[in-house]
Amino acid sequence: MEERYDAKAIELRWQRYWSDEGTFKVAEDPGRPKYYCLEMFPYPSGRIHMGHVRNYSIGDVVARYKRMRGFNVLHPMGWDAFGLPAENAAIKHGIHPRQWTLENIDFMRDKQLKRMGLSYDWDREVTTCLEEYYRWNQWIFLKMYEKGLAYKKRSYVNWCPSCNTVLANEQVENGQCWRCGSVVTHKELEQWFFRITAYADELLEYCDKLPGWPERVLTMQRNWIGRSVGVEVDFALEGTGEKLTIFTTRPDTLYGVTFMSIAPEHPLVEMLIQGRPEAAAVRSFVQRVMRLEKAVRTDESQEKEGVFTGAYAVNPLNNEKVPVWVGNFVLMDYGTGAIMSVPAHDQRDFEFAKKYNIPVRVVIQNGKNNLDPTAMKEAYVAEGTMVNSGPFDGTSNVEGKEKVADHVEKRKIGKRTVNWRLRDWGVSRQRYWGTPIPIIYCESCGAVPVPEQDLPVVLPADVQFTGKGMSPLAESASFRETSCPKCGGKARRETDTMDTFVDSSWYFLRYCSPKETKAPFDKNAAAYWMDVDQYIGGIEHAVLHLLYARFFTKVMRDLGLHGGDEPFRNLLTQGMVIKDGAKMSKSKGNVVDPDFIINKYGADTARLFSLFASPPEKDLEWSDQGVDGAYRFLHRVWALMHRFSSRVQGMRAAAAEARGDRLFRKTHQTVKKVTEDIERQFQFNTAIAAMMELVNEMYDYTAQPVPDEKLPVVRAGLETITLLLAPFAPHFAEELWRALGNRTSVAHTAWPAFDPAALAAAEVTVVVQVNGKVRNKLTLPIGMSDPEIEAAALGDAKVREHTAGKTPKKVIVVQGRLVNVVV
RNA sequence: GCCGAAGUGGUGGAAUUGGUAGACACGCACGUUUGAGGGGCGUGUGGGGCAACCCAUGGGGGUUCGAGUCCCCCCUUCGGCACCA
Repeated sequence: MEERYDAKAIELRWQRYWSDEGTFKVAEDPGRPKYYCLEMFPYPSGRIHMGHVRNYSIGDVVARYKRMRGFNVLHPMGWDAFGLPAENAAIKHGIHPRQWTLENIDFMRDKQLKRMGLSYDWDREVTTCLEEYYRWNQWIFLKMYEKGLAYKKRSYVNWCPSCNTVLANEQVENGQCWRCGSVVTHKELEQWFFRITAYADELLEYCDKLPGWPERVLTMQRNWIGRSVGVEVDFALEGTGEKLTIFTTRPDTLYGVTFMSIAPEHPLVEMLIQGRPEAAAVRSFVQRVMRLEKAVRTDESQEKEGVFTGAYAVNPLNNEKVPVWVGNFVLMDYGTGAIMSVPAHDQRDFEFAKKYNIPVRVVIQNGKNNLDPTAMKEAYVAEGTMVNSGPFDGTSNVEGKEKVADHVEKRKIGKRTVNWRLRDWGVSRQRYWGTPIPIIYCESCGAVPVPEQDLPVVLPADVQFTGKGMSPLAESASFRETSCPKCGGKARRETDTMDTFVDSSWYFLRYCSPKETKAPFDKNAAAYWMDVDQYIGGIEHAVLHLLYARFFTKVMRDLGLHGGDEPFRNLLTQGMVIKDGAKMSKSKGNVVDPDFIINKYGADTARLFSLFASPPEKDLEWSDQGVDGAYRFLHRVWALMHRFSSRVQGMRAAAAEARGDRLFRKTHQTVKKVTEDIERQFQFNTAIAAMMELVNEMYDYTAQPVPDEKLPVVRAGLETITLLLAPFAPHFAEELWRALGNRTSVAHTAWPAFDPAALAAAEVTVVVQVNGKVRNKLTLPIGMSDPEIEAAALGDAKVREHTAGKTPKKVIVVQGRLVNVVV
């Protein structure tokens, strides 16, 4: 063994060994328990960043640990390779997106990820921009089209003016594009959608069946899906044959309706105002509201405004005439685009009514029965008793909700219904670098799916990237012009591509059988490997990718492709890497380049630090000095091994006969602690701390010359620290394992077990308290009875001093911990 | 506003069921090795006090022999959702 720890040489050597030996290749093996460990695959931007280092270090510890515990571990890696940056690079540098992407992948794989020593089965690499992958996006699209789960509709969609494309609702954050931060506008376009709303119920229900997910992610998903239970009620529109259907969650306040509000886009607006004196004012109001950017319009601080249409609706419960207003706050795409307004019991309606002098009518009275519409300063939204509500007077409003709903259904003037906040997933993108949507438009047959045998619809290579006008696909005549698969007539291809989130919605299934050519994945392979036992990635995907992947898993189940309901059994959302109080970013200039750290210290140090500095789910504050600390620790272990390796080579490690030896005890305590910390929510930071304690103890133990008879204990300590370090600093551990005289890889060596009998010391420190304050510490032999311990405490000089002769009222003895004397 | 998470030394962070607050590491100080620097090794390190002791886990109450941990109120920070009828 070398005297000096040369990380670079060691790491390259072991990386080659693992690759040559196929150490991490896996295949289905029904005889062994499987474990599927997955980290979110990266976008091949060109370089990995510290967030990747952290993410993949965490995942690799899990994978290596489970492997040592005897699991058949699937640990794959791939590339989320479609997306805008490639296309932007093409515009800027004139390099084709495909070339740019594939070169980035080669660099990131060979020069970066492989240098981290991650235990991937690289034979399963999946790259989403290759035909062999995206053809299955198209295939799935067609299956979904057949089932009505993919459909095209004209609607208002989110438009990012800088990315020049449509965005899904999930991709708009605070009115801004999730990728570039531009303010999102809205546009009316005909676009393809996936009917995720068909799964709203199940997606919500299963939030309660994912105990391995962080609560905050589930909460975000529940919020996003947004289930709301209520009643739809039809109001007749006076003087027309038409009716206005509204949705409400408060049927108990139906008798308090004093006006109606409808969305500016509501299809009935024009009919309502036709020929009325109000028509011009309403039209100008509608136009003004609709011109606003979506972000501005939906900003809550936006003043609530409205205009009276001149028309009246009739409340079906009390036959009262109420005015119909157009309100700028009513959303066309939620509920029915029309609402009943009850100023007395809804704050927004209250403010609106005050502004426009609309009457307020109390229909829910508080306990004191003193609500007075003329004196009210705000709406009363709490529970109470129904009043002014005809036959329902005197009913509690909670009960009233159900009774009025029953009444409405019985009279057939409405029905109970559920509304969702979740909208269908808009998947059309007006960009080149994505999966072409496999649809052909024929002048006589309309939209025709590309026949399965014609897949894939391949992205043409001969296109221009100008950054101007339409997407390169739309401008490519050779791509666009085709013939109808049905009638053979002249036809054109759909030139939109799919949202890249489609690619990442099922890649975890592809890893199960990445070379499969007849289907997206092999059913049996998926049956063996799925679900993903542990998924690890950033919190930023809490609703985006993680919701889409759940949806796709259910769709694919219903297509009969596999049997699972949910893709990810356990989810770990790791925190961000922070430096100087902010997320690392180029614009802030606080980026630390992983290559620099790996070159200077080695991958094992980079891994160790990123695991030690904080628990995985919390943010990690980068510290250059902290990295030094991790490096120093590895040096200390190395030096210790170097000092003893020749003396302990080939020797058997100490076993039961060494019980009672303090280093042997610490060794076994450390095995216990590290194992428990990994098993208990991956607390790698405390696991590493425990290993450091063991090493400190070994230094202390070997400070004096070690006699030969103690060498087996030292050997046990060295062997243990090597095995415990193996998942964390794998190259380093392999090297130590060799130095101990082994010839096999440590990667498949069994994780150490601890000897329970070796854990206990002969003596314990017992804290002695008087009235709850620590006054002394006693070292007592283990196994004393309570009265014996009590006697020892009462006899203690310090205790006597503090009890000052008084008789103890009570003495509490906690075995192995403390004695509290109460006076 | 609603929902969620979190507030512990100079710093990152530890503290199974309520039972020695501050493990481990960084930083700092001193010592040692060295011609020096760097590095290594060792010792110390929450605050106050010569000490006995006292004070300390965002703040204030409470329960308990005993509270970072449990209960109530409040403050702050971060994240998500937010005109959803």
